[in-house]
Amino acid sequence: MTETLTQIKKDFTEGLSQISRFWGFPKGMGAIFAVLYLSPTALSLDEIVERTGLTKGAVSTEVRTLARMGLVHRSTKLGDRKDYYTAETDFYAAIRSILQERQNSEFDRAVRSVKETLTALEANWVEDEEWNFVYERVKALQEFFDAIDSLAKAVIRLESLGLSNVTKILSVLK
Amino acid sequence: MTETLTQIKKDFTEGLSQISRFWGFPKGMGAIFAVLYLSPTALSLDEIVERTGLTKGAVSTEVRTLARMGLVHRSTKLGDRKDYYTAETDFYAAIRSILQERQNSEFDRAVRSVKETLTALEANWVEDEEWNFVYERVKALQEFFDAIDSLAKAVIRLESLGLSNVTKILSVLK
DNA sequence: TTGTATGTTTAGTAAATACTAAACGAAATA
DNA sequence: TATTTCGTTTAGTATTTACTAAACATACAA
Repeated sequence: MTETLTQIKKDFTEGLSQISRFWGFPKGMGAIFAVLYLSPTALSLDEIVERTGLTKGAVSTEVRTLARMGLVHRSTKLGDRKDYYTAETDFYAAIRSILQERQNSEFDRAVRSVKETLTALEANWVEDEEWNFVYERVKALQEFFDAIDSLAKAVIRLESLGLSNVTKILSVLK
Repeated sequence: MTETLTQIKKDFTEGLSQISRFWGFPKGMGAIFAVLYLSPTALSLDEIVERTGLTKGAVSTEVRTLARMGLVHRSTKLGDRKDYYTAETDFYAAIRSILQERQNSEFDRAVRSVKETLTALEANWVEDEEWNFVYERVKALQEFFDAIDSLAKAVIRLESLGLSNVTKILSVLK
């Protein structure tokens, strides 16, 4: 039984939608990326609307956040008022861009609040068993977050080596 | 101005709730982990209820998923029918456990669907420009997912070295 | 100027999710 | 057996979030 290409594309789009949802993004975002990713040519907003079944409004806002994350690129053609969109194919670049974007995100604000807890504990120090306990715990968590952060940055910096090469290197370390 | 310890704890709990929410978990889960993490002693379900302000039902289900992820541990005391909970403090162990749990998750099902797209394309091969284009793209994405997966596994395997040491090693690689 | 083609914003709806309240079950104790 | 003490399940509610439909803004064209 022969599946048609459009059917295969549809399945793929469905898959990416799921993945998007899993990471806490709207599934529409996954779908938009998928149709761009599978298109040999840049697509206009209306073409995306047509292929995803979403409305203009939804595509307009979601494509913008995708662009901010560096996962799609907006371009124009001379003598054509439409915007055209293409998918980023260098995923490492995309990851780097997402991590940068992340700096100003809700997540980092929250992580900073852990740091603030720590300084609050230091500032109002009380020689007390529980106080000490809490301090140690908060500090450990803070260090963990820092470690993850530096690890991510280190991996990103090595992007030029290729992710799989980095993996190979790590594999022999032990 | 001196902040009281309970106030600091509250702020910390608030912070972890945000982080939890950011990663797509209920904010209650973050709160539960926080109160356990800051408690020198194991807490019963009702004590968690009291400190988080959630209901027994919510705590019951959420503490269970935390346990499944390896972020908290359930224990009992002899001659006491209550369950007691403590927070995992070895975050590397927790990450490993979460990644294992992930194997059966919705995420992996979705990632597998990319692989399936690939085999569908191979199975119904048509010598056609677009077909070829789509195939290359899907393949590239699949390889990227694989790379991320092996990298994660490699890092996890090195957990014994300590995360910050791994980071240091990566830093000199370039 | 008016009309047309585009993208954006907004106000409201639908759908998903976290959470509550309360019934239930099970196990120990009286 | 009845009662108490715990955890779980369930049915419903509230909240959040994604999305739609339509008004709006802008720029160009006639």
